[in-house]
Amino acid sequence: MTSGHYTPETFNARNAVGYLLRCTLNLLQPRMEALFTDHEFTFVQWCVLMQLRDGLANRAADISRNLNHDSGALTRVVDQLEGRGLIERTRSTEDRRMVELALTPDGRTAVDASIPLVVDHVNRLFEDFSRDDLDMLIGMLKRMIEKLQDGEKDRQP
Amino acid sequence: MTSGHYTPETFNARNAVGYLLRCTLNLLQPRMEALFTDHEFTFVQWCVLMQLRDGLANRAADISRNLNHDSGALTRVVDQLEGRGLIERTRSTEDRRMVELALTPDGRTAVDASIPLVVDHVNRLFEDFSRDDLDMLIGMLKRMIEKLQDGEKDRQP
DNA sequence: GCACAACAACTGCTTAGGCAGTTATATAAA
DNA sequence: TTTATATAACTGCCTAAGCAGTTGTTGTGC
Repeated sequence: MTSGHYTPETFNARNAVGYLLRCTLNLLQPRMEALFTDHEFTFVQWCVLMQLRDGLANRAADISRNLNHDSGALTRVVDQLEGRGLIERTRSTEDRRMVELALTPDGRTAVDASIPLVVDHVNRLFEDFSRDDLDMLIGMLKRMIEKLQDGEKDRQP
Repeated sequence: MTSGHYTPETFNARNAVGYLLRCTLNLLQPRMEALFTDHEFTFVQWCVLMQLRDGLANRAADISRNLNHDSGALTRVVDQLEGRGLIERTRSTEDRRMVELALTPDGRTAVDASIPLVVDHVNRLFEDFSRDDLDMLIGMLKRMIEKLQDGEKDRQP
């Protein structure tokens, strides 16, 4: 038993990070999606488009790992985006298991158009935060993700 | 257009808070649920039990507001927990619209038993964080929740 | 060269979540 | 008192997510 910040006596729903993360995302997600009404993106669809836009991934397997999203579910998200002409699949010639994903011009236009709306919304959300606070929040989320992903490896050796 | 921390030029998937929150929760949630294997709680079920345990709410409407979880879905979560004998419903005599929820002794035992496991897991997750970092993270999540809930009111006047 | 595990993408099935209602009760206004 | 409005809990319906596979492809050890 590691000694640490929480103890069984002091731990409660008010200061539980997982609980607070859930509350935050449950509030934030529908408000994000409300920004995309013109394009009718779900939050997950938007995340996929953003990954392709910013070069974080170009294959479904990488996207599902980055988002920690079920790979079966992601196939269907890609189906939808492809069906709407926003991304395109290309079977890789080097490794025929892989399908390379890319934004179409329409997809690029759509996701680019979402950026100012998102930026404005997030800026209003963080208007009471200092620049340092926001950087620290982003940094801590990244550290948590890294730590959790490291732990994930131990579970499937 | 408010000026703020993000600009359309610098905004990308690597520093998008919503995206990072989603990743974190998608990693954290299944690992939490793995801790509850003995009791077979989902994360949402556990959140409901915690709210009752710590006195944050004793009615379905309050719980769904606190968690920002759909009230219809919550009815079914309560059904499950009641069916397993972990909580009980009592129709309020003061206001007969309301159903008061309470942990049964079994429910209390089950949720209490989860606490040391959760505390240990969260402490390991935050072992590289200083006490100040963790407090700041919790504080910032609470500020985000408050801000988002305030904005929610404006949308349904 | 051949069996084998590892992997990417995908499919079918089951469950949970989100949305639009319905019913019953309470409060406020006319 | 009657009407209108708000709220709590709940229900039915539909879509998305999570899980356990299947198929096809690559690389490794024998």
